[in-house]
Amino acid sequence: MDTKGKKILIADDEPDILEIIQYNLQAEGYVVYTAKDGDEALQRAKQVNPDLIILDIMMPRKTGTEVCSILRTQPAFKDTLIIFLTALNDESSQVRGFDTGADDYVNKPISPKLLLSRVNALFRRVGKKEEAGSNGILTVGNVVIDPVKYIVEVDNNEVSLAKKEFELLYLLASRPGRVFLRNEILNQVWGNDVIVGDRTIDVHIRKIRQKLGLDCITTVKGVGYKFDL
Amino acid sequence: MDTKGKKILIADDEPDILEIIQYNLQAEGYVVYTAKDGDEALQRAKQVNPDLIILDIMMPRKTGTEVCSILRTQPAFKDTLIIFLTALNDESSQVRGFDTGADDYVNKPISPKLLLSRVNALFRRVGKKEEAGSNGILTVGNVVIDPVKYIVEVDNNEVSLAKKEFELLYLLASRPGRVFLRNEILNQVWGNDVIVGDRTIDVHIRKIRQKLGLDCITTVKGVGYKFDL
DNA sequence: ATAAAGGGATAACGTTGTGTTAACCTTAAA
DNA sequence: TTTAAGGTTAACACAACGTTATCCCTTTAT
Repeated sequence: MDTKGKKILIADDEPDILEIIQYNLQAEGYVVYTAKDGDEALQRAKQVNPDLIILDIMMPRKTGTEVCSILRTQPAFKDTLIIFLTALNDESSQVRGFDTGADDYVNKPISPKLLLSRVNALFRRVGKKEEAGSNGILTVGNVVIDPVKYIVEVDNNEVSLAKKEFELLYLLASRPGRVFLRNEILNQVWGNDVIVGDRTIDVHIRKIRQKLGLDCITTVKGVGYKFDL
Repeated sequence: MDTKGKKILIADDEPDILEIIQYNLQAEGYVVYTAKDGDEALQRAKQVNPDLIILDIMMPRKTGTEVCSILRTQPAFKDTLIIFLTALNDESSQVRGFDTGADDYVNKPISPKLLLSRVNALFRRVGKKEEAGSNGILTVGNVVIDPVKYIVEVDNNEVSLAKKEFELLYLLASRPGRVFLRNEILNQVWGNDVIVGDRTIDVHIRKIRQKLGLDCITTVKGVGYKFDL
């Protein structure tokens, strides 16, 4: 299955639990966000619009049940998967959890492996929608370049590039490690017939380096540039 | 929710359990079929093509796990909901259950009420998926677009759009995040042959932004527009 | 038929940000 | 050290987009 890139928000007031779950979900390829209380969970949910939210129930500043109720009233989160993960294992709590609109209810303690199974099962059931097939998305390390959405992400932070900058970056990133000659770049990005000055490429390269905030483009003096981490 | 008429097949070798579960599911409006061993479960599944199958694992003449595996290899049952209901509550059994393709794994003993909650939760999750497919209603964040009623809702407030505005918005929202080139927009909304001025799209975009009162349409200079929250 | 209302396109002008260049500075190789 | 190649910066021109008012046309009610 293509679990890559699905966003999961975990809310729990115990840092240890947050860390353990986060580690295991990330190892599986999920992108994980955390919150340490109810209010923060709501806030982060609106920020990142996760595909799945794992909620503790006994949390400060709004219980998981309250968070779930609030989210379910909002159209944006009507279809968001929600799992309760809690020490409350009595029947009435569980039934109430499902009545609130949860998709699963898991008792603590639970092994990370088992939680993963349940998470995967949920995504398997729901997740036929956005299969990444032959779209032109490039993923190099922590950099994601999506030419369809015209978006560049670095460590899950969206970076806004101008047209030429984007095209230039996309060209370089399409073959990481390979050196592109200045002439190649001119032909591919500007076109065979367009004539621009010597410094034009440099300036664009600089802006990309600056905006991405990484040294991902290496200069090969006298030859050209290459994308490399 | 429309639980009525959904078909559930229960397979268990203990007649008492069959009876109790059957009673409770029927009380909720489900149509229930039963099987007392693995082979019978397979046979009845093919007969009635149930929406959900509840499988015991320790059964004569094929275990629940075997039944699940066999069903999942057949296209007809690829999307059939399957719940394991078993006394085997060790971790490895549960993980194996999910690996086999189950949608939930429930330990015996369980109260009928709680089982019902889980069954309902599963149908609720799957039901939405089928709903969304048939009619052309788009739901992106807190924006709901209904092409049948010709209505746009933002935070549950109805917004009235003109025809062209609506078609333009619907096109963009049909693939949130994706950038549509100006030419694509012209072809889709205006038609291949119609020729309109340069500023026409902009003006409609502006009206949409103004009426919706949100910044949900992003301009990608030199490229096009995209719907994004 | 006629008036009223609103949709849709366009022109004219305002605004923004991109792309490019020039001028100067830094670095690395011979 | 020398020097060629690239880095950096700011400034500018212009293309692309935003905004507004206006006109024409279709629709709807009287």
